[in-house]
Amino acid sequence: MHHGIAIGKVSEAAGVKIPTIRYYEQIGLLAPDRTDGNRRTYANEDIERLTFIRHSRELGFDIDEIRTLLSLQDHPHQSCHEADTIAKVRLVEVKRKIASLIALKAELERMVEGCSHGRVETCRVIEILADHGKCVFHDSVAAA
Amino acid sequence: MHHGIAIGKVSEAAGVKIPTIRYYEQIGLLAPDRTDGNRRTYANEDIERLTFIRHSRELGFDIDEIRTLLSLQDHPHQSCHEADTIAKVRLVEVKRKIASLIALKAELERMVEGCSHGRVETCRVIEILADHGKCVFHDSVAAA
DNA sequence: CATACATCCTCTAGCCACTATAGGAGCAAG
DNA sequence: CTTGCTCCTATAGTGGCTAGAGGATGTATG
Repeated sequence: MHHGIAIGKVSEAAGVKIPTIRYYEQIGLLAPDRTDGNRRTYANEDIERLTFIRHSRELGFDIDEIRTLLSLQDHPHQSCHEADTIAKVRLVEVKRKIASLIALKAELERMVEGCSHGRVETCRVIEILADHGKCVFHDSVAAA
Repeated sequence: MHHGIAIGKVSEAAGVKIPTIRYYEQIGLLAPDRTDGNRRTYANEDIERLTFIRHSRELGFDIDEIRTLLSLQDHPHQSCHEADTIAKVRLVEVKRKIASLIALKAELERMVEGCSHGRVETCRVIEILADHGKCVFHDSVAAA
């Protein structure tokens, strides 16, 4: 009876698309059983695992980081120092990215506001893209 | 004499790597001449063009958008309406991305601050990743 | 029991914007 | 003439999936 859960249900429950689940299996994040008819069957823990993965991806962790985080989760008696470090590194990246995007936003606003909606030859958008010196964004980000 | 500029010099001048320049040529953004010995030769306009491309990429425009922007630049008597629109769309994207990253930053800070630096079993980082309900980020971004 | 239809399987190729590697040719200086 | 640098082409790889072909399996109904 207890065949486990089919991939479609798991997909729905965890919010991860079917081909993505198969991809995660392929790269070794998951190892479901099979039925006699060669169909994948999952347990509830697999849904939790996939939710963990999805959540981590949403937070911007890459697959290698997730691999580490999963193996930490699998061995809960270890020190959580490594998980902490991974999160901290990610936090620094995110802060940098925010700073960069804010500069970028300013530049785009300058472009759009400066545009007089005339011809390309006098367009501030094109002008700023062409002339490096007129760009604020480049310097502020190159420095970061 | 006037052989034009070699790819290495162009690369340095425009701040675009050599294989990337060749890639841009392959996808039709650039069309250099060749010497007798089959080497690419560039003019100063090509350096400007590559700088334009690099700058646009730094601002997050994709290749298709850049293709459009370049063709606008090549025909300066057209209306700049399209360039304006492309920049505006990009600006909206950037604003959304900033909002999302700020939520993400808050979540990572909550994870890192909550971590008591003990065992994985009591680690707030792992806990939040595993338990969707404890996450602030997901809702705030799903709503956006 | 047959049939229709949904769901699943594997395998391969494609996406974006590059980047890396192999294996060779051109060219300028000593 | 040889050393060593720059350049050439062509192919494959990167990350994280996504799409499609072509076929097998499972289930609900007639």
